[in-house]
Amino acid sequence: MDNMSGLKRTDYCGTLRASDIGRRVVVCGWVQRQRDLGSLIFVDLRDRTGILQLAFDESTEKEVFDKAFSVRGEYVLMAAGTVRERSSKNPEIPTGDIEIEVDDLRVLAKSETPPFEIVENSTTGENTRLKYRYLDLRRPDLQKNILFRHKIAKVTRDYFDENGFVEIETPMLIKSTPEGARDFLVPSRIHNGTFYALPQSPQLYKQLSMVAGFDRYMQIARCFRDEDLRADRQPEFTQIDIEMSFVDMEDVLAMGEGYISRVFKEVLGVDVALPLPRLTYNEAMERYGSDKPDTRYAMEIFNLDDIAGSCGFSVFSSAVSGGGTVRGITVENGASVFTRKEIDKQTEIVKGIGAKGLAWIRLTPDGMTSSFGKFLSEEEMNALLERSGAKTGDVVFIVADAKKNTALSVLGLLRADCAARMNIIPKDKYNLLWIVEFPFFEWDEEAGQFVAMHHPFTSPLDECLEYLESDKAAVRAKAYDMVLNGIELSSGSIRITDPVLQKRMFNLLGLSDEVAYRKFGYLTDAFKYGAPPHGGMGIGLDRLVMQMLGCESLRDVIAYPKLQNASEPMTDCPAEVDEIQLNELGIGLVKNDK
RNA sequence: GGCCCGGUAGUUCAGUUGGUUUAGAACGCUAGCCUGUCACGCUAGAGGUCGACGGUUCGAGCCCGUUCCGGGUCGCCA
Repeated sequence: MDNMSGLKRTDYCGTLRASDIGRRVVVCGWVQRQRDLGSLIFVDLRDRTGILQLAFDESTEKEVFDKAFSVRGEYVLMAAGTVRERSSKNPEIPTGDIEIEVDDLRVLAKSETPPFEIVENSTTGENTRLKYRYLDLRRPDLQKNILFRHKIAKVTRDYFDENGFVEIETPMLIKSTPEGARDFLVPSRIHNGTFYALPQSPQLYKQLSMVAGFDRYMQIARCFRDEDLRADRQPEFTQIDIEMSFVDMEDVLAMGEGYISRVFKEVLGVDVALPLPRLTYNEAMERYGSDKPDTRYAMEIFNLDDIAGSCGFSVFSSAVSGGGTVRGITVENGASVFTRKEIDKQTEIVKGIGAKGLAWIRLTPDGMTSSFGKFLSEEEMNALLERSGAKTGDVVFIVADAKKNTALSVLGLLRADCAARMNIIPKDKYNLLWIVEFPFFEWDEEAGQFVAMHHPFTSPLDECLEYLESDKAAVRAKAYDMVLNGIELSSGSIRITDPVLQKRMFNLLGLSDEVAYRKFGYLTDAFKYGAPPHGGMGIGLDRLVMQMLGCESLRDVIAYPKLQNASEPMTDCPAEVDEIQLNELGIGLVKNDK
């Protein structure tokens, strides 16, 4: 093994060009590949900027040449030499016109053969990749993603700084508030038997910062939720968290829009047209069956209540008479994909997500077939087909359910599934929109009571104040989500700062004054001392990066993510701890024989 | 907790209705040859408890059961 003595890196590998010909340079990196042609050896040297060819030939000193011969993949090299023109160029790479005629080669570290090749577009399994994440991260696509993420973080700080925001770090060890998602708990040594929680978001601290007078706050904040993972959900994630004082909803939305358009312009060169389109929650549910609709394609949901309510098919008519609904979507050119067999499969999927069944119509050149046609008169069927807009080659799916929300959300999922199957989602589009007027309350089946859809500090719309008690289901909130291509990118609200209203909302949520005070007293206490009107939002940084890069999984934009089972194979975490540690914490483990 | 997909060489995969005694391919790896390669080429070679356990069978990578692991998803995610 060699050392670096006498040499200092002058250039990154990927930055050298024909204009550097004749320069003496020192470069460092990892061996991508060594090509031994006998009395001629090429070594591709890779660093985070790209790949550079080192050349060794008859003019190379024997000692250096022999060293180049012994070099293997992923060895760490330092090479000094002269930039020269290649006799045969490689137009595939930016440094393809040149190579380094090496006269001093140092092997700074050897490498075992890596468990997988360090190349773009790896198809290696997640477990192996994460076990050797430091190798996985050497791959050019992940390097690109992480550098891209850095750029977004930089633009984020620039933008909010320019707009007068102050970056404040809020604590990681906080009080558990068992609302919403499960908390990660951290036991206290000094106070045995008590626990800290890791923050699900800096929500309360940023509001307290408004009371403290910082006026505009931002933080690129780590958040934790102990829930099951998904492709777009990690237990530990990063949120661009902001809060503003003396603002109403329009001010926050404008700030959020300004931010997102700035990021897209500066990082991707994409112009986002402002203001962003808005949909109310109800509208989004009615048209797309989702509060985070992907509007890159149409396939909107249509309402069949008027036709189906009085028809002879009892599944339809009873759904409507029972206060439910009958809705459908038309899958253009779907008949070829959705054969009878595929429809049967789809029916099973739909049942799995809460529907009782799936009614369908197939329109093929040979004629129309359907699952329920015999129950309908010709006029009824014609009216239905007209409503659906279906033409030959299409498939219509209809869901009837006693609950409006079930029918709509099932169709929402079905719509997304069909769009993916039909391959009609444009990959290069970024459809951003706001969802506004969220319901304040949401009925919780299990608890048998209304709970806060956003959180209990969200302000209701002014016009709803008069019927807070009398018509909970109709109460809407000053809450808003930003949606990008069918994923929830951001969520925020205007907060309640009036102690009287806050108390009213706690009571409506079934929290007694006593319980509310025990849980959130520090916030309501603070509001007694002059709380400015304020509101804000949190923007999912990981999801933003993922969407901008077109990645399918958050794991591709987080340097050290967790597997689906919330573990991390590289460090083998979570792991058991020493008896001594547990004793200090006053914790005894109960055998769990699951 | 439910549902779906997967687990065969270091990696990615193929493997027919269960049937030839020796389970293949590509890449990677090792060695040799080679003066312009760049996914170098050519030659030779090493490398496998077919996730694990149990069962059916004359015979199991293939069928059945259990279980473990990975991915996706529903529940869950104020």
